[in-house]
Amino acid sequence: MGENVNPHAHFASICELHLPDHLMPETANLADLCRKHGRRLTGQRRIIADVVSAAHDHPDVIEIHRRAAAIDPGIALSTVYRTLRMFADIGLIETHTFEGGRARVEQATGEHHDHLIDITTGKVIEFRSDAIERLQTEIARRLGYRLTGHRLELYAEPIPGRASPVRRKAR
Amino acid sequence: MGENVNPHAHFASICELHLPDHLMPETANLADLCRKHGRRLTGQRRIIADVVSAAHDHPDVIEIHRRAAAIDPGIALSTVYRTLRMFADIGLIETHTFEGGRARVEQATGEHHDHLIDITTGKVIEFRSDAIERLQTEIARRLGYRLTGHRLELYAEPIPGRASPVRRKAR
DNA sequence: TCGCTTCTGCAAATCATTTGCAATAAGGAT
DNA sequence: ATCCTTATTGCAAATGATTTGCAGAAGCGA
Ligand SMILES: [Mn+2]
Ligand SMILES: [Mn+2]
Ligand SMILES: [Zn+2]
Ligand SMILES: [Zn+2]
Repeated sequence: MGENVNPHAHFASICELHLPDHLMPETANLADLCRKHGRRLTGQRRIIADVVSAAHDHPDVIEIHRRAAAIDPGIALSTVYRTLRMFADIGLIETHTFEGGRARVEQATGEHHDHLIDITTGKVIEFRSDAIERLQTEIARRLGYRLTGHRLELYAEPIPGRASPVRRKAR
Repeated sequence: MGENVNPHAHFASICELHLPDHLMPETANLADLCRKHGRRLTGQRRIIADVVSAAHDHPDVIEIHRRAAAIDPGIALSTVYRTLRMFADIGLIETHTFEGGRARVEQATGEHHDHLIDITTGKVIEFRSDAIERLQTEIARRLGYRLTGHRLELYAEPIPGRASPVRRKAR
């Protein structure tokens, strides 16, 4: 981890994390990718793309609309929905439906990870455990299946005493 | 499969399964439990309870309504919703929201387990892996949290050649 | 059986998300 | 820079799942 000024620094740095710094901020302009996929780069799409790229807190659709509207008050919620769905369709973003509520979004990084949701604050913490990933594939196999996807969400509360959960920096 | 008449036979028998037969069919009358919780045992509740107890396929609310209506055509969908929510509130059943679609229900057994969803048929297969359970607790701990709950769903397709997935019987 | 509540059926209300449509704006071609 | 075709947008209405208000119906302890 080091002098991690990386916007993805919140990505759980323990738990067998395998995201080399130079690979992490897959900041490949969402807007450009959008164009690259033959879609028109409209003003609202550019804004929504920027909002999503800048977000590192898994905002939900309403929140994204709020942030986008702060830049262009004219943007319609339906446009946000349509744009996000389009981004998801071409694989630029991922959407999650944690317990209850609206779908939450994050820019796709290519690197798979799962989430831990702090039930006291709603904060989402990312992590990756190859051990668990392997285990899931193995379980499916034993059941006679080939794993094609999965959903793993941990709901937890901070351990008191433990100064703000692990977000330890440098070393 | 085989002389396995146990309604829970579909519960993955491999994967470190820890559900001794004599403990499995937690067939403690849902209806009775309902009464025990101070609620009135109405005709429709009795029927819904029976439908849920008899189901071993994680039916969704509409399906439960369909089965209940087959017994008493007068049962309203809203009653099914209200009753299921009530059952869930007092811990008699568990509801899951697998990818897309309505909530699916199952009678609570006290024994925790996770699910593998056959993406080709929608069939739900139950399993339990203590290794994964442990790993989840450990990951949360390392992140500074105490695990209070989790959601683990495996989406997979049958491995061709492998005669109908593992549902192998006795020994 | 009586009476007090708790329930139920029905319709309307919510909530999140999608969609029809006319007006508007990309962006490749003049 | 101007056209022109066609994708995209804003708005309102539509969906789909689940909840809720309400008046009448039904539990159940006395
Ligand atoms: Mn994430
Ligand atoms: Mn189950
Ligand atoms: Zn994972
Ligand atoms: Zn589990």
